[in-house]
Amino acid sequence: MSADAVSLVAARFRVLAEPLRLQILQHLEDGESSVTAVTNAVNSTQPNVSKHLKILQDEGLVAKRQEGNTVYYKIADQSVFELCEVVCGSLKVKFSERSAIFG
Amino acid sequence: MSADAVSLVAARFRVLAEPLRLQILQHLEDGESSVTAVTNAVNSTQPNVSKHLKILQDEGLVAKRQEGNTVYYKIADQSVFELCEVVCGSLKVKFSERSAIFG
DNA sequence: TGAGCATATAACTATATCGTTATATTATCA
DNA sequence: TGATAATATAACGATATAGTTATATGCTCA
Repeated sequence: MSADAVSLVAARFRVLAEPLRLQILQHLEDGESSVTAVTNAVNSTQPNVSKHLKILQDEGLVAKRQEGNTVYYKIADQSVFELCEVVCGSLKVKFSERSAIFG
Repeated sequence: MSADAVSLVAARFRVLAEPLRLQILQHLEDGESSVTAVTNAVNSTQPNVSKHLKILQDEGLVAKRQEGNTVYYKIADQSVFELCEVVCGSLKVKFSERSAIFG
């Protein structure tokens, strides 16, 4: 993998490295949602959620659609959930190994 | 996924969100390597590489073994490469879509 | 034991980004 | 058209972390 590719991969991981963004993605997994609905679901503020949604959109992970004056966001890249599953599996092993150290 | 789980998953992504750490992992994919060898391979400084190796080890992604006064690190969790492949596939789609916008 | 090498750690600067507050933008509806 | 609602953006303070320089630690060998 070239240095440029490595940087882009790292950038993708960075976008996923924020708990609030993962929560937003998790909420959108249930289907399309307005900014207000996302804001309530993740218990944050509207400007903060808007900013994170923009970051997710720039990365191609979500897409938006406007209807009247409300904007609906949805998942645009299912690979996110595949990544989370792989990480969860790895963490499960990691912690069970460390737990085993203490018997 | 609980809020605690989300935080731990985000933390894993954060560890992978650094180009230099990805380069280090990529180098170690070829096999065990001393700190000096890693330092040369990724073209950084020894203290910087040591710090990143510690972060990777704390996350359970690499493991170390000491022999004399040199320390050898190796991959301890192959899931890293699976993650990179998924991301690469996703980025390939993302950029080819955006490229297609301009015909 | 003492010199020299490999690695780790400490202290510091610079930069990035999270969350907040205030405000701008855009659409609806009375 | 004017008020209100939904979303986006700007500016700011606070925190985290990457990289550097200097130094400490620990091992080997003469």
